[in-house]
Amino acid sequence: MARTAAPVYDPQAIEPKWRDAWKKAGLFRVSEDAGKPKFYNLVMFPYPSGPLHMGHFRNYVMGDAFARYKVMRGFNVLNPFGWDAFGLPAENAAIQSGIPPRVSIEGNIAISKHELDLMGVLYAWDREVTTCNQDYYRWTQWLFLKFLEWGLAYKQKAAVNWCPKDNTVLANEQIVNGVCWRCGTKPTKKELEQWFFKITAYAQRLLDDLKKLDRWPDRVRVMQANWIGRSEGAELDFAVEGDGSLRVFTTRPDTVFGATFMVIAPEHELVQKIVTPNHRRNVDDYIEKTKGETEIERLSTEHEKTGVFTGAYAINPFTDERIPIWIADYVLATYGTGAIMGVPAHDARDFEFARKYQLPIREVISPSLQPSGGALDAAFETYDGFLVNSGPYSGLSVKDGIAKIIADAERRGIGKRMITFRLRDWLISRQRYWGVPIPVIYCPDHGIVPVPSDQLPVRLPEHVEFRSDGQNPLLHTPSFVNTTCPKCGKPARRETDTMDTFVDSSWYFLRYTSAGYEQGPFDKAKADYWMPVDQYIGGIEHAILHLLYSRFFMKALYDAKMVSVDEPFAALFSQGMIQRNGAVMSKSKGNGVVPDDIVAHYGADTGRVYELFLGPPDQDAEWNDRGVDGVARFLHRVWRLIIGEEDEVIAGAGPASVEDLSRKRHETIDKVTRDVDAFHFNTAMSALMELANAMQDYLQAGGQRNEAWDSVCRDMTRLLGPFAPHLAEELWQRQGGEGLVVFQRWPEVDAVQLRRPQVTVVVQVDGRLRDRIEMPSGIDEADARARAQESANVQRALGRRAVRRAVYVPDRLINLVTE
RNA sequence: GCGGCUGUGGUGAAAUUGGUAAACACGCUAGGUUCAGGGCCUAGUGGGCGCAAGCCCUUGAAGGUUCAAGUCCUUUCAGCCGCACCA
Repeated sequence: MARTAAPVYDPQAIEPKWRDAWKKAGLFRVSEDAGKPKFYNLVMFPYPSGPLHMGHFRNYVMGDAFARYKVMRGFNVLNPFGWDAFGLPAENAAIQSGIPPRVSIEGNIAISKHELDLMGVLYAWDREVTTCNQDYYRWTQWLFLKFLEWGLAYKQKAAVNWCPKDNTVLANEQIVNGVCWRCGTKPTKKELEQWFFKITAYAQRLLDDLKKLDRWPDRVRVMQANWIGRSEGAELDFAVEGDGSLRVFTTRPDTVFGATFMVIAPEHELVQKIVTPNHRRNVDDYIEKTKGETEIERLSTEHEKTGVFTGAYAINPFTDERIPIWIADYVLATYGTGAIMGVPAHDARDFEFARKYQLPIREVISPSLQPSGGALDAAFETYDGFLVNSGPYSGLSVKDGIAKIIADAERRGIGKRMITFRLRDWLISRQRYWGVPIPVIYCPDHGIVPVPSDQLPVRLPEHVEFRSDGQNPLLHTPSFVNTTCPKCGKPARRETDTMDTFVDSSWYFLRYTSAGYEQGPFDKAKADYWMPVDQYIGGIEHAILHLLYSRFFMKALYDAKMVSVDEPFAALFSQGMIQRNGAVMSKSKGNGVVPDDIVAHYGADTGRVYELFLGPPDQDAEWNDRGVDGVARFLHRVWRLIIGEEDEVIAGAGPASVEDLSRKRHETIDKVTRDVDAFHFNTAMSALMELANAMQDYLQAGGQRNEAWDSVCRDMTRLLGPFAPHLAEELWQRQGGEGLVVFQRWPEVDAVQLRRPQVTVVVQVDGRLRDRIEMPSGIDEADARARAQESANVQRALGRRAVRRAVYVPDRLINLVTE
């Protein structure tokens, strides 16, 4: 159709022009004092590892579309971007190729910026943050010193996870499926002096406040709750025969009468004290053996439980029985007290252990008030039961037994109620070069001395020698290591460890609110205006790591009154990944689609709309090259509908109704608005396609390009604004619109035009569809029923049966029930 | 083992939150187009029966609640993800 002299849609010809126009107009250049409601829109900043592909862009396109939408909705939108630029990949590249990290990082940033620009993805570039720049990491160091001052940073010798390939320690959160999150190597254990952040001090609040995050995906909240891992129970003291006592943690103090042995971790400090001379050899051999095991071997559920008797005995404080103390590697030194009471009848692990070593199994919880008697063939672990064989406590329910035994232990001074968390403190030291230097100095006289904050930043030397053995080059850079003590001026040594890059990303969203601020990490007034982030968008892989650390930072800063809200991200959206040929799109797999190709073949807008259309944004989706063609056809059709001049009328296409078209327009506005608010971009794109189809039907039925038509075209153009922004601008200009589309008001739904004069009412007989009848909207039940019963189809279905009652859903459905 | 999510056409998926299952798009079939093309237009496209009007079946499986179930409940199967000897 549209055989006209009108120009064809040529994306490559129009797109660059509009990108310049947005920059010139200062899109996303914002300040705090605008008389509009604020909206902080944020996508997770990337590690600049190289060219971006369309898999990455799903995130950025959604963020850009949402930011543009919020601008059109009248918000003062902060939409910043930056680079998480410290970290191992750049350092490893330097070791291999000799290119200094800063050089490769800056090159990658330039490429990425070019690609973002090409796709029409625009940010508040005047607020750009790069974590490896001194004006940023200076404040990361400053915050470290604050944490030190607040008692939230400390140094301690600990058995830590060591990645032999990356030559550095790892936080617990960075062991994923038992291997290094970055390189997949099995970590080993090392005893090292390391810096920690005391995230455990916030365990309860980090757990409680998950409830406040009602606009976060449930799965992320559940993952964080599991990671924090709160257990309620008690600590109980068991006297050690001869001397001292052994403290255990248990969630089931009600089972204490069934404790027939004790188990302590091989690393437990009491082991050497209690072991008897004739068992020492066995115990030492066992400890030696478990040291050689990797963490994964030891923590595997399939790992058969082993242990040895220490020769020592404890006294069960409730039964006064003498019970043997064992060591076994299924008890972890780092959880609870590193010791347990073995209750084989009511704990599957203890049951397995007792069977193997022929330790007594005594039933103390029964489903009824009587012991079930006989030998148990598995541990009875539920909380649904009663205490038996438990002296004065027999007959109590589990719940009452727990309360009473804790109360008695507290009264006797041999125990107390206790809550334990699985969460461990955050290990932040890294024995690597390309990171923020930890700003402390070791003085022979004064020990650990923080670098005074007016001497920040501690500069990371940028000309260092990379070593093939993977050792931190800072160790071999005398100009960095050798310094003087800030307290006494005597020669001293600088800390050569750098910080985990997750420290950098734990506060970058605050820096955006006042990038370039020189009196502190951020300007409190500006942070107060912008925070919290109203919409955060990023990958699910950060469900625990980055999102937990950032929450911890925000709470620490809140307690120090540096910020006024204690949660950083009010709403979170975790987008799914894009796959192609059955694998996640990536450079290394060679299945990436690069934006340059998409832009050259189809234009940026087609790539953008396709990424929004291809599936539910929170689920993984398969990239389909043919699907892109479908979206390209849609955008070309929109162009022809709005710019074309002659229209082919199809005979028999029915009457053209401008009222129907206008109603479809308002239905579309309504649908797109609700969908975008809910992040249902895929169905929003479908709705726009439906409107285009309706516009085409109208013209083919002989509809005129009159005033009403033009109005629909203008609304269609504005609705396309956030998603296909270049096309929308061009169409807007060609329709004689003033200014830029992105600064137009988002179309409003007209409730009057939305109303249909006629509705299609579904008629059912006994719940089965029998007819569809056009009725005037608002028809009452009696009339609707009368009309339904006139239908020949309905009469045939009814036969001789009488209608006993009808269920009427106004304007939608009537069900005639015969029985 | 514990926790969470997902099962709908040949494919990606939709379904106003209990009210027309399969919108929108890909693919396919047929036709048209002064149609070079992967362009554009029209019609068709879950399965079965029927010349037709129409009828029956269909949302992993089996039950249940309801006038009405993809949606709620119970059981079950499959796949994915998180945690995993956490006492």
